[in-house]
Amino acid sequence: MKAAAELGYRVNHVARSIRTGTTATLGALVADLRNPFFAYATRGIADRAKMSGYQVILVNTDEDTATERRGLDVLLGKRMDGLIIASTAPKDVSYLAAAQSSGTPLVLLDRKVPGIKADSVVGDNRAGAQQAMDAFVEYGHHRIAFVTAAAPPRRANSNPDGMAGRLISSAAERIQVYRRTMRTLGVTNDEYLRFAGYAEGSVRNAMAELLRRDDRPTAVLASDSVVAIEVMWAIRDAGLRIPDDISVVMCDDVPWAMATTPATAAVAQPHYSLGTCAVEVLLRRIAEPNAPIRSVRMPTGFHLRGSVGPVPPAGRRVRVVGALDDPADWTS
Amino acid sequence: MKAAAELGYRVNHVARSIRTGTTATLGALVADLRNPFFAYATRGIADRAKMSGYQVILVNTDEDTATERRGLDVLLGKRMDGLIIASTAPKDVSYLAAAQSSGTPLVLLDRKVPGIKADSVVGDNRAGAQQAMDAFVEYGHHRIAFVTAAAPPRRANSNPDGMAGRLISSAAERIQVYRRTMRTLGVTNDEYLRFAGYAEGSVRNAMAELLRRDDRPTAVLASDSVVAIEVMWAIRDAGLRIPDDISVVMCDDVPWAMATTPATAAVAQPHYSLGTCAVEVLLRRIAEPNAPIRSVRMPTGFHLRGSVGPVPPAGRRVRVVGALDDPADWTS
DNA sequence: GTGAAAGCGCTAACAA
DNA sequence: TTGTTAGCGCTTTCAC
Repeated sequence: MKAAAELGYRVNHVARSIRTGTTATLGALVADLRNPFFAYATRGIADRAKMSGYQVILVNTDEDTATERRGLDVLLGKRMDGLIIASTAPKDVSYLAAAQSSGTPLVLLDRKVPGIKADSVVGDNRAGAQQAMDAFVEYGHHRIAFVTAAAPPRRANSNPDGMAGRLISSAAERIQVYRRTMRTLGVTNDEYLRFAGYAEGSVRNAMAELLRRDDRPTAVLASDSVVAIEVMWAIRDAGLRIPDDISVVMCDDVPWAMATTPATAAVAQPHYSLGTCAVEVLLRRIAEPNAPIRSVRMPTGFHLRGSVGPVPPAGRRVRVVGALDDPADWTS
Repeated sequence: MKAAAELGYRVNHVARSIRTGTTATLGALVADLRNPFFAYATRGIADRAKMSGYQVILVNTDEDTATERRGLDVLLGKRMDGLIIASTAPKDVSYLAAAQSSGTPLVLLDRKVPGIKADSVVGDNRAGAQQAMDAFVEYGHHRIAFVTAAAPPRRANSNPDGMAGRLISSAAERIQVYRRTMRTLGVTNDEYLRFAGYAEGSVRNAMAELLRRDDRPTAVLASDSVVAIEVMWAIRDAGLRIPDDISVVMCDDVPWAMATTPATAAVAQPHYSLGTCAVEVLLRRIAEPNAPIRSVRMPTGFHLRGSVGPVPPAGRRVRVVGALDDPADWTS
């Protein structure tokens, strides 16, 4: 024993794993760690996992189904004890079903996948989006834009409400609420709804285009904090002011919301707790593989802040201010 | 073969690992994924690792030496092929040395550790901080504050320039530049230098205190983007405006810098590339364990934006504006 | 070329 | 209680 310590012996956990069939490691597949939502969720996953003696292998999927599929494959090969997936909206979900039937427990995070019967932990996106829309309506807004980085769903036109196409479930829920509210305001043609896609600058361009319209929106809901950055950038570039010219709310409350002047209103998702909860559900599933499926929907909040104001008086035109802030500066 | 495919056979990578002695997995120890700097660096690590067939296990240390030590232990037990560490500034570095002598290659990220001979990949913090300070000076600022979340180093007073105490190297370099520049401006007593610590709200309190002074700073350099948020929050709470009342630069350029009005000037560190480069250095070390030690210092940039302006006219007093933005709102 | 066998470091079952 | 042994799934070696 003492000799072992002197020799710097250290149990080989790999060898233990092969014997016990358990690796004490969980796999986490998320879209992009650079999005604070996933950074916080992943932090929650890692913290809760560590608390129970597990480590976490991280895979970024970049909203790409093929990458997700390959990542899943690798993690199954490495014999993770369980998997947490914020899945893209795959056309063919068979690989998820295959992963499940391979015996590795799997929890869906933030996004449910139609056709996959698995535990899931998501935020209450409908309630959150509704609160944001309600706030806009209370302040008298009618021309409300919704901007998301998601790609437009197939069959969007033929199926205006149920966005069953290939939209991620959390995005679909927000859009559903947005459309329903807009309909009560008499806007039925999605003229302020933008699916910008993930290409660089596409959100900013979409927003800039909206702001050039004569009947430009007086309020905008950004589908996440990354989208909000480009939205607000476009607003500044257009020489408009928040909230005097346009009100802003983003889905997902992040620290920098308090760094802006005025502070930026946000729908608060429990991003961190989503992660910790997903691990708890996963651990329970590992312990009891045959327990009934659990679908957790965590409550969201809404923080009304200075970026939401009353509708500006009609007829106000765009001011162009001298801007030091050259877009070309923003690389790295 | 065909039967294997039908049975859903999948190579057991754990078993392979025990035989080959290689896990195709790297360990990454970083302070906190919620800090965009580490989120981007980790994303870089994961991307570059995947490119060469490696996965990444992530450990958050929260700037705590004991946590870092334990995390390192676990990762060594799991037989990582290599380790990337953004180390805290430990008093006793023996566990890092022990890890090295255990034969697992180790690369230091962002922070060198005195007494540890290992490959390292860091940003040129001196040059970056110098550019920020130069910009302030060009705009005529004299009362320049530096705010960091780091805890004050031991022997700070007795050793004003060489911050060898327990300061993280990247922080020490920035402070060194700050002090040197302040000395050229005739300020030698650190009256605008604040080590706020990591407690919640401590940065904001420190900044608020600075702003209450009669000779309050006309410019402030934030040591990272997380600190900058609290700094700007305090500025807004004090009813001051950027850059009319006070100029702001943060170390680390993050996307939300473009969401503020005006846009926030920043020292751009190659956070993502720091991660990819660390992996490359690590892979090379794995391939050639006895190659000479490599110390990579990556160039930084400086983006001058609207948050930097000329010194405000003397005698201007604090305006208190009504603030919807209740700090109590900011939880989650 | 194809096939059998040894062994990586550990744990669990069994024997003393 | 303490000590011995078989075997997890793979790769590598060695024999055929």
